[in-house]
Amino acid sequence: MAYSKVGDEELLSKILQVFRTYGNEGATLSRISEATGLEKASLYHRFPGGKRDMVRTVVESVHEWFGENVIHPLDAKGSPADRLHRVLRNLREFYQGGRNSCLLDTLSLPAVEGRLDRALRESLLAWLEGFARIAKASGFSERAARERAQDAIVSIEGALVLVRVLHDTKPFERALDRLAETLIKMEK
Amino acid sequence: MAYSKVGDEELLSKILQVFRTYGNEGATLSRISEATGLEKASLYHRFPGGKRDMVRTVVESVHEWFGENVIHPLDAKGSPADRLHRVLRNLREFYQGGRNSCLLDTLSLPAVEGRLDRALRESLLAWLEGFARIAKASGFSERAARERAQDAIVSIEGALVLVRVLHDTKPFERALDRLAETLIKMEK
DNA sequence: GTCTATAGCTTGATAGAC
DNA sequence: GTCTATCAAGCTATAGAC
Repeated sequence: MAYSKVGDEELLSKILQVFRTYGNEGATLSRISEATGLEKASLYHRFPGGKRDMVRTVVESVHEWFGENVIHPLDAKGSPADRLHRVLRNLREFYQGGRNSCLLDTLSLPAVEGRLDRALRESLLAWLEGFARIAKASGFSERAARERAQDAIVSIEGALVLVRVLHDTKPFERALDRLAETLIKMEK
Repeated sequence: MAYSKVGDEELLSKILQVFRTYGNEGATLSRISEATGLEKASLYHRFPGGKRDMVRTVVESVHEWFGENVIHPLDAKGSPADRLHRVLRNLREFYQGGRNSCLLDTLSLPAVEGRLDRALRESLLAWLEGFARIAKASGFSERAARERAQDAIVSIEGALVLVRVLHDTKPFERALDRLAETLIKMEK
């Protein structure tokens, strides 16, 4: 194989793409090697802990991305509706209009060895809390806001499954289009 | 290993359980052998086509189960609300209150070799059409009925993902509790 | 910091005894 | 119709050259 170099950020992004596409078991080192252009031994130099190290780093990096591009903007300045719309743009990009699966889905099957469980759960809880805060800020009660946050994420995760099975991104577009209705209290 | 026999139905049900729990890549012959009590060679006697044969049979059998316990009851006698409630009971049992994942989710990652794709898509389309028919029967327009059918299945699939990550079946219970609202047009 | 080469294990699959 | 024993291929992981 030709000698190749790749920056940390680009490397991680390509590995993420393999995990979100194939899931944990399907993300073999061969596929990761092919996607990144690095031989297996080079991957072990970058991630001394091997595959567990890679998946752990990927989950952490997505958690950080969500913090910066979803959770934090939800609490920024502007009307709740404006803040949510900025976040919807980021989510659409992150999931590539529905063509990318969610790690919460593809990495949550129990075959996974390391205690990835806890990290996924914490990421999801942070997302639920972020959505609940903006729903509450728009006028919903504490309880209603929590329910609507759950409904919102359920609709995203479910839509991603339908997109994968149907090979049609419309369910994801529809889910995002309806999120404002779910999370922002409207005037009557 | 001790000599063991197992009926066709029980065998298939145990194999289904492995696939829905671990997904296609995670459902190894070792796990299937352990779950069924049959050695690998015996599994090949029952399923000459090997793992592909097993997963194909599992998907077909679930498709049939859905026909009998979901699609058909939706078109039976009684008010739309009554018909839907019978189906909700069956879905709750099938997904074990949310503890079981859905094959549409766990088998739809692209790592799968055989053309399982088409079968999953057809199953999902039949489900969508069934839900759309009962929504229409309860008074929704053709277009609204199709949208609501999609929302209903999205909420089930999404809730199953949340249950798996949170280790808490409440999202699934909530999703089922809200299905009647989604699919049955209420008096105002 | 990348590569080639390979070790050791698990996978899906098969041969043949009972 | 089940079992034990085994195979080749693919897996994660490592040694060592450059």
